[in-house]
Amino acid sequence: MKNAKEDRRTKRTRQLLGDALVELMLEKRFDDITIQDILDRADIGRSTFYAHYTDKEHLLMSQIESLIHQLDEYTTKKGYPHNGLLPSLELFRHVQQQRRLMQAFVWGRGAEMLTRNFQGQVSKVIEQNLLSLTGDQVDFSVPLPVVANFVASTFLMLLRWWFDDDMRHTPEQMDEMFQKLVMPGIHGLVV
Amino acid sequence: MKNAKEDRRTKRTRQLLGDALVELMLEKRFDDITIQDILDRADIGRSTFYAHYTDKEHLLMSQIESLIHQLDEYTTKKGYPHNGLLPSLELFRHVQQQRRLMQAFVWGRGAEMLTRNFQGQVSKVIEQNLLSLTGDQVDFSVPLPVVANFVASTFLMLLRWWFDDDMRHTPEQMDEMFQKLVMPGIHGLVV
DNA sequence: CCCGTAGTGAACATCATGTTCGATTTATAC
DNA sequence: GTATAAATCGAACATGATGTTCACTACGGG
Repeated sequence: MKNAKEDRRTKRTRQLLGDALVELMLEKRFDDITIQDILDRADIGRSTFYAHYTDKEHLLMSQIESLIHQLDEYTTKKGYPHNGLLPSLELFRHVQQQRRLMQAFVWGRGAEMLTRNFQGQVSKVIEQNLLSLTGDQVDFSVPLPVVANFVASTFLMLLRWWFDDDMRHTPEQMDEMFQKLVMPGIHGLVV
Repeated sequence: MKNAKEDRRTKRTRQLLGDALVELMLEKRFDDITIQDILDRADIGRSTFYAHYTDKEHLLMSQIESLIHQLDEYTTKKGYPHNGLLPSLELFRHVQQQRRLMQAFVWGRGAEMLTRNFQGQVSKVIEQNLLSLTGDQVDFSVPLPVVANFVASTFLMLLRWWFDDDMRHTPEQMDEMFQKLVMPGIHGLVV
């Protein structure tokens, strides 16, 4: 049921280019990566690159989209929010599995795109869950979008710290931190 | 008592270049700004730029340092932390005054440098204040650096949202949000 | 097996970067 | 004020990345 019947070759090319970019992003900053670097690493011709993507940024964006898509699928496949706001434990676990892939995106330019995209996704979930959580007794002196951003930004902060600390902690421990930091503030808003 | 007696001309040049960069950053993304853009805007010769800075990045970093320095001075001059963790209200007020300048740095490449630098500064204050706050009864299942990052990242998140919302709220309201979101989580860690 | 689509690589124009240097302006010290 | 040292100017240049084009080749789907 795919409307886009992809040639085996194009799929392969995109895969190679994407992988090459991710690998390079683990070695140096996105802005220091040249298109030629990607070409060499992927062993793909120059003109082929431009047949698929307009930009370095375009390639990056496509990678992030597929990442978000993965996270989306992973979390909606499973049951759902354990604590009612965000399936954080599931997410921490999935991130651990996809360590290398994720690590390329928590800092630098990728982080910005990821942040915006991720916060957007999370916001919807949170805003709904928060409202249906305990009736309508919510303290609106803190606007809902702020609450959503609060949850998302704390989660991303924890991811960054986790990576920088060489992932010495377990997903369960990370989730515990997340709960302890975020939930009290949230519950304080609900009467 | 300045060991660096600066020539009037160099000061002027640096000022012009810095101002030009900030202005441009309010118009477009840092990465899309070309050195020639800065030169034209500042009306400064090409070779002069390279006599002062090695890079676009170098110039950016110097701007951020001076920004941090400003914040530092501003907050240490005043009394000090109103809530014991961060002089947040003072900071929100100062940010409001320096709106244009700050706005150039909360997103994009500037944000990354600002985040690292800012979180570093904040961390020290917080780690000390938290320990001396109520003796030593602290829940260390959430490491202190994480707590520090939690406070800093929430603060920066609020700044971003504030700007994106066209600064419709007062510094007092922003501080209220900050307190309501952050403090419960912090207090939960202290027995 | 054949056709069409995708990938190749070399050549090219363009643009930003960073360097150099002699000429010129300007701050500061005397 | 004038001399001296330092800063700015601006044009020219080498370099390297970007993005486009095109004739040729290779491969996948039917």
